[in-house]
Amino acid sequence: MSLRFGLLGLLAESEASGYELSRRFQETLHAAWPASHPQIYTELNKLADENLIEVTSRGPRGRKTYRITPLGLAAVKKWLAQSKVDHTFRSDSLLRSFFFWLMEPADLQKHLIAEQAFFEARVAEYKEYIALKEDPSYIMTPPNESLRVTLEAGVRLYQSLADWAEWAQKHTKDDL
Amino acid sequence: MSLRFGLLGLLAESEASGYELSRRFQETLHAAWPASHPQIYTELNKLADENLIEVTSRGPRGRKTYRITPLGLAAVKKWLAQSKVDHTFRSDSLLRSFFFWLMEPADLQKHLIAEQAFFEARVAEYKEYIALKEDPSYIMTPPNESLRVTLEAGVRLYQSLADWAEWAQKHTKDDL
DNA sequence: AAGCGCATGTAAAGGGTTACATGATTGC
DNA sequence: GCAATCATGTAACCCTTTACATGCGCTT
Repeated sequence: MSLRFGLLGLLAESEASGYELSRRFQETLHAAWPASHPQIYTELNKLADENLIEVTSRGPRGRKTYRITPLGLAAVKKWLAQSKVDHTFRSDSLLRSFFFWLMEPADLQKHLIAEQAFFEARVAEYKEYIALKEDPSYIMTPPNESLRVTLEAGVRLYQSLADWAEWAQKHTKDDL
Repeated sequence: MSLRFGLLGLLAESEASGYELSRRFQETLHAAWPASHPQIYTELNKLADENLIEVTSRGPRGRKTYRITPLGLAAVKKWLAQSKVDHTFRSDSLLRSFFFWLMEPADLQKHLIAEQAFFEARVAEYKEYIALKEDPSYIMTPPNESLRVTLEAGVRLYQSLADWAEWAQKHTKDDL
C-alpha cells in the first residue's frame, strides 16, 4: 500500500511523468521504499483509474504527464495523519547475525568488515547530500526541509549499524 | 530466499516441529524477518522435498519433527559464507518522513512523539533480553552468543531511530 | 545508419499475508 | 462437555521482481 502514497507524495510536489517518477524514486525514495519501473507504471494506471491522479499532457514517445487531483491530495494527507504506521522490518543483514555461530571465525570477520564498510558508505553518501542542503545558496522549500529530516534518519540509522558491525568484530574476536 | 535459511539456521541448533519453529520465529527472528505460519509450513515441505531437512518423528495431532540433513547444514553455511548480503531496506516510517511537509504541524508532532515511544519500547525490550543473558547463571552457548550480537544491533538501531524522532520534533518545531 | 537514452508497457514467477478449514488433545 | 491450545494445512489475493517487448527521438 505504501507505493501508491510514495507516488502521490511526489506528485503533490509537482507534476511528473512515469519516467520522471521512476528516476526520482531511484534517487530519493529508493532508500526507504524501493520500486521498479513496471511496478510504478502499473500503479500510476491504477491511481488514474481511481481519479487520484490525472494525465495533463502527452508528449513525444507516448510520454504521459500526471498531476495529483484534489481527491489524491486528500488521500495522501489522510494516510499521513490517520493510518497506522507499519513497523514491519526485514533485514537479511540482521537475520544472518542470528547464525554467526555457524560461520568460520575468519569468514565472520571478513563479513563484518564488509558490512561496516557498506554502512559507512551509506552514511557518507547521506552526509554529502546534507552538506549540499546546508549551503546558504540552497533554496529551502518545504519538501527539501522534509528531505533533510529523512536524510538525518538515514545517517543515524546507518551510523548505528556501522558502529554495531565494528563492535561485533571485537565482541566476536574476544570470545575465541 | 531468506526464509528458508532462517528455518535451516534454527534447525541447525536443534530439531523442532513446524509449530515450534513458528513460535521461535515469533519470539526471535520475527524482529529481523517476519514469517507467518502458512509460509513456514509451506517452506518446510519444500525443504523436505529437497532433502535439506527430514522428518524424524510424528507425534499427536499430525505433529512432525524435523531435523536438518548434512546437505541442509552445508546449504546454510554456504549461504552465510558465500552469498551476497541483500541490503534492501523498506520502511513505512521513513517513507512518511519524506512527506512531513504535507502534514499539519500538530499532527506531525503527535506522530513523532508516537514514533519515538514505539522505538524506545523496542530498545527497552531488547535491553531487558540482554540483561537476562548477562546474568552469570545463564549458560552461554554459541547460538546464545550470536543472539547477544543480534540484540545489540536491535538496541543500537532502534535507539538511533528514537533519537532521530526526538531530534525531528525539535527540528521541525524550530522552523515554524 | 547506428546506437544510446527516453518512455511505456505486459507476462510470468516468486514471496508474503489473510482468511478459511480441519481436527486432536488438554485442562477445567 | 466446553474452551483453549496444539498442529497443520489450502486458497485467494496482493505486492514485488525479472524478463521480455516495443518503438520514438536525438546525436554522431
